[in-house]
Amino acid sequence: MEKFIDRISEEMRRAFEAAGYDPALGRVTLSNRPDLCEYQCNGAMAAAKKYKKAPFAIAEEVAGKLGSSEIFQSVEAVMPGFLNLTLRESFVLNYFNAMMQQEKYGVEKPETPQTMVLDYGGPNVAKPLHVGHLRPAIIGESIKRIVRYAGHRVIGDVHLGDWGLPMGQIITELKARKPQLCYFDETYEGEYPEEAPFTIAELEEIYPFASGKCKVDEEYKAQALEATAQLQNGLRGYRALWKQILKVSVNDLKKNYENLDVHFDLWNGESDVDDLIPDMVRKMKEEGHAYLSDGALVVDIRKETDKKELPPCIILKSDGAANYETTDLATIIQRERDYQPDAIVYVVDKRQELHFEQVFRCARKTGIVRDETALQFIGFGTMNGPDGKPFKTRDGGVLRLEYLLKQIKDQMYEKIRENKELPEDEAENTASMVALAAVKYGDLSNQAAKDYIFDIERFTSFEGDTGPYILYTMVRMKSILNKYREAGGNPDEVSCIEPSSKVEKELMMALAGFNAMLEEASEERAPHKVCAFIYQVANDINSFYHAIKILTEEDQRKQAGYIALLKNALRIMETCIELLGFEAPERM
RNA sequence: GUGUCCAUAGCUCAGCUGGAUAGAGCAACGGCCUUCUAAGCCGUGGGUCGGGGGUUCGAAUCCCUUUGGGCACGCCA
Repeated sequence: MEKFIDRISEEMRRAFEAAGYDPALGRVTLSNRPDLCEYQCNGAMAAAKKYKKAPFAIAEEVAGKLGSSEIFQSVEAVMPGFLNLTLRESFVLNYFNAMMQQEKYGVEKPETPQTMVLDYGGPNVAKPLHVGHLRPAIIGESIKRIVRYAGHRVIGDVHLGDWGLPMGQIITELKARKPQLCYFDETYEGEYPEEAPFTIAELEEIYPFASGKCKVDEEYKAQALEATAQLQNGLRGYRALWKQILKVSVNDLKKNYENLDVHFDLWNGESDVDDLIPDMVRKMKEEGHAYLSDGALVVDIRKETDKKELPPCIILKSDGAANYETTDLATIIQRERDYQPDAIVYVVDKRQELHFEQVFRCARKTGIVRDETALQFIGFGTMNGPDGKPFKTRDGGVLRLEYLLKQIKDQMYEKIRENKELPEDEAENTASMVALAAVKYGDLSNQAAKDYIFDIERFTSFEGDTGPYILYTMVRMKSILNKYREAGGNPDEVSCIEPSSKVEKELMMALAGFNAMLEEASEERAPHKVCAFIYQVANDINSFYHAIKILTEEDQRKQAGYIALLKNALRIMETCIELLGFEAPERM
């Protein structure tokens, strides 16, 4: 359905045309002087030069063509040449009703739906999720939901770090600790046990231990490298053991992502593309792209237009092993093969931008990606603590994600208990929901690319522009709707009426911007636009809430209209928070 | 050093792709709970948009320059 602002602009364009000017000048925008008008058009000032006429005169002429408009209640030409616009209530109501009848509230199916592979998450096997994994999970998940809502196919891939030296290190350490395991018996020919020989807790202890030991013990490191090579060469016992590491680890990761309400379609990892590498490398050599430089096999990716000399993309290290670039390139091959996507989008720490620039260029140059496949890097900033430095625990370590979330949830729980008498399990559940909203909204309301300050105090105080504020607004709406039902009313059977107050009209106009907002958020991959929208709506609802007492309204028709507006606003809000990746409780 | 991103109220951030008096939230101050949840609402104070040039009728926004910061810069991911 046509966007609200476009329909208004359309009317204005006709007026410009009727007055003899370029219709393109009729673009209407939201007023930046809400005290003067609701919408504005600045086209007359842009026209002044072109038509060598005073802007005010042009504005007056155009205004004159709109005297009997069904859209504008008033069109006022104002010095130096603004057109100040106020809409007819009937127009606002009609648009709003039409929009609410549509399945996606006015969001249209795209003419050509695209397929997008979204690479986010990027956790490592055998390591717990820590605060550093929070941003990609939250941002990626929200982008996935937004772009999907806009009508595209999105395939979310967690892209595990499950290959390479860390795996060798774990195997080496396991061998040292439990040499009797059948995985280390080279003469063993039977089936390997189904049960893993370690728990996730052990695994999480073993990996940092082994990794630390490698740094100080040369011989140990040699063993780990050897084990890595044997694993990659397919040694049966090691492969079986690695699968156990993967299984235990992925189960735990799934549980943790589940708690964040983050869901991946694919649990692929670096290991999945291992067998694509030899062919890829051979081809790159044959086609003359790859050559040896300082012992490493590289592809030159410089361009004439570069301001800076870019280092080549290293395909194989001088010891012949694959690295990060190699697996990322092979992963592109895999994705092209399996999905022929229109875009592959990476939600990754922005410090990796150069790496991805190299990979993208290399992929283009060597032809492993089709020309029509877009490769996009969405870099997010660092999550800093209140001191502006990277977020750390008091003793300087990395904070596990579970602990962070637990801490916030506990504070939410206290707050809920202060406010409200709720059964124990409901209080627990609500605390989780509000905590998640606090964290996600806190992150998403900032632009992803910027660093941001993660201040637990601020997030848990939840006043103002926060997730809990949004939820609180929704809870109050639900409460009214419930009371209306208890009194025998049915919110599903009432419909909106022409707004008779400023608060109603503003709320409706804000909601009418939903489809335009969503399209923009999807195209720009910008969840913070959804946050800005929903915050505006929440503000309008709260103003409405205070200005109008709905349940005590005696005029039945009016009351029904209020209820309908509230119900519809709630539907939009629920859609929005779903796009952000959280939910609202019934009470809080 | 080179490249790149950033700089907006005391603090944390917006700013719809060039428009009127630059907006929110915290913090400060003043009002509003016998009426739908005060995690709320209404109001006050607080800014030469880092500095300097330029383009334009018009710049926080575009260009140049300068200062201060973050980050990245060949075999770690």
